[in-house]
Amino acid sequence: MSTIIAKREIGSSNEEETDLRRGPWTLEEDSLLIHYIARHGEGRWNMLAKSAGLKRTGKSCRLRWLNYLKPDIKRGNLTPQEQLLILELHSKWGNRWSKIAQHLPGRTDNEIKNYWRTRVQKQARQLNIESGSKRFIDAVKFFWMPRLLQKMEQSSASNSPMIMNNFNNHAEASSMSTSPISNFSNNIPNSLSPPQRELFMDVPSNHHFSNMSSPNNNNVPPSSDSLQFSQLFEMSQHLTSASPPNVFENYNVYYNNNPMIQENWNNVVDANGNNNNNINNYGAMVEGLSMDPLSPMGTYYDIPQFDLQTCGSDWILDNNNNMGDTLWNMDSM
DNA sequence: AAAAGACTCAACCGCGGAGAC
DNA sequence: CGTCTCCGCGGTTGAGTCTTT
Repeated sequence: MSTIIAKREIGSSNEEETDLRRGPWTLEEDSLLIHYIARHGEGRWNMLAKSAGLKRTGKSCRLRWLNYLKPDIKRGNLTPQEQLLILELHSKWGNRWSKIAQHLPGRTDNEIKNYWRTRVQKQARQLNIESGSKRFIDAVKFFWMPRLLQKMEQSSASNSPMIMNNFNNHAEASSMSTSPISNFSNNIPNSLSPPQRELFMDVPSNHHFSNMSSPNNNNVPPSSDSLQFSQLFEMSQHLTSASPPNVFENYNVYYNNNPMIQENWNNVVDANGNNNNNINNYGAMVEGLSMDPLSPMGTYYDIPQFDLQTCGSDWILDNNNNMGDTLWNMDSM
């Protein structure tokens, strides 16, 4: 139920007291707004509000239209693809919600903002990670994003085994997949270690597909929800004949001296030196790859070491968490 | 079944930029 | 150049809904 309040029109030259409605919109108000915009178009919101006979501010009308009434608004939960895109774009642009929303057709900045606050930041709070901190960004990049890719894999090939649930099964699993994403996974050279494979999946925003006949072969990001993934697929096709060292033509990956980190990812050891195929120790220096859009290329990006143990399909145990072992619920993303 | 807590998301607020005057 | 007005953005709120106890 909307409340009617007496409100001064702040900043207006016409500063008479005006009855303005606030709160939820009624069907009648929605109808008025829709029909007025159908006849006269959107814009000039203050005038529109008066002309349409709405006792609302222009701002309120604009918000209602853009976030709810506009015909091309998408309804329903964000798909894993959309979530992944949000994570990726947020890593580049931060809280530029409207800019991010431009790349998710049918999704509003408000919806994306709400998703970020209710899902992503909630996870960060539960993990006692400061949102926006380096650790937080690392978590997004190295756990949530791969997990979303896994979900996409599952949804696109429901009968295909999880590709990224267990890195040791990576090659076997991907060989059974048939989707474009799966093909993409197939084409990542098997010689790459699991973290390298994940890094390979991360194409920087300024990556130029100069050798490909991609329609997106320019600096302007495509504005469809297939953004990046079609490019990634094309990139994978392009690289099928590339020898492994060329795969990271834009990145140089250096593994640190941690004796726990071994080249053979099928035989990694845990923090106690025991063989445990369920534990992955990550640690690398990646040249030219940064989550910070302001940091210059060529700087070193220090990927922290994580000591992780998979605990079922949607949970990961972080043994390195300072606050004690923490379960990361990947499914709540 | 009811109360409490958690969660979602539509809507509001304040601010800053742009343009008109 | 200063002021006014509108617009759009990001941050925040709170009512309604869902889940847990």
